[in-house]
Amino acid sequence: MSSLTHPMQLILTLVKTHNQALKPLENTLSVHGLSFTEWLVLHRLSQSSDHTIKRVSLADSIGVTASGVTRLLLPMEKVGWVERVANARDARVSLVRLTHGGLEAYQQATQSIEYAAERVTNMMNQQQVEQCMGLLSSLHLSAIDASQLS
Amino acid sequence: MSSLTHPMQLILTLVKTHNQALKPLENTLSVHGLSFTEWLVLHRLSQSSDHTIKRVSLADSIGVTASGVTRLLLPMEKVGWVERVANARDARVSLVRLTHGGLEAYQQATQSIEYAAERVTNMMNQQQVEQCMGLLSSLHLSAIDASQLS
DNA sequence: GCATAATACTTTACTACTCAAGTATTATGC
DNA sequence: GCATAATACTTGAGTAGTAAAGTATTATGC
Repeated sequence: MSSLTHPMQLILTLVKTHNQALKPLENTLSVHGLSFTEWLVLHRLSQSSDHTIKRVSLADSIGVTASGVTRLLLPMEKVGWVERVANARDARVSLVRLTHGGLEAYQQATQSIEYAAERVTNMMNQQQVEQCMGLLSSLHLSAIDASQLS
Repeated sequence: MSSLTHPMQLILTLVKTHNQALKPLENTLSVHGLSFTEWLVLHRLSQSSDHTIKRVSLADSIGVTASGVTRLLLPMEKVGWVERVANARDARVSLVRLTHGGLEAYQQATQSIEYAAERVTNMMNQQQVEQCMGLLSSLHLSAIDASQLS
């Protein structure tokens, strides 16, 4: 019926699962006035030393472009979750720092999203969750590898 | 360091893998003048009886809204890959049919995307691919379940 | 030290959607 | 059979990004 190769079937499953799994998490975050990408920003900042990071590094680690970060941070600065910090050594770079308010928003949103993530994985036991993570990681590495060839 | 729950770590891995894995496939398809979503349309049509399907069913099966389908099909009709077919019994519905040209485009693009998918999974053996698919499917089912609660 | 290149952004124009409202048609209850 | 609701779309307005070009600053080769 399908007649697609197994790797291609895996991709289709990956895409469908991604879309389905993300929806409830985004709904949960929207209560906190946060998009998933914004939560990623707060998460990344929360684990940086000094809660501060270069904008390009942030872009890289959350998987958006530099211009994406510019647009993403604008409203977050206005709300006061993050602030702009200049770099004395290099006037080109401007750092982003998580504010106290931003950390609090992150901690509250994280409680909600983790609970939602638990509901979304309710049919899996912990071993399956870890196994799935491992398999996805090796797929992830292959993908990086493959994209460098083309 | 991360201090996130395992389910949440799985979600992060899922998102990252999804984005990384899709890029090479989209690059491959772009050679054929096709986006990934458009390939999904052709794929879905190719496995429908008579190569024909209702627009809402199509929307559902590829994971976009009805209005998304309208916008998606417009250029595909112009290029001649699909055509609009009226339904005699119900004037509300308009069906989409894969044309001969559309089928040819699909078959060629599928050869490329399947090859790309193989490269993207080159670090996994067939057993791992199938296992990963199975785990993602159970995650998928949980997600549907969870979204119905909220 | 000075031209050229590279880096770190920002801005402009675009794409690919979404949601909500609008239109047309068919189904349902009484 | 006629009002009300439901269904199947389409359209208008908005969102979340991208890619390419622009600006400012720093690094590199000679």
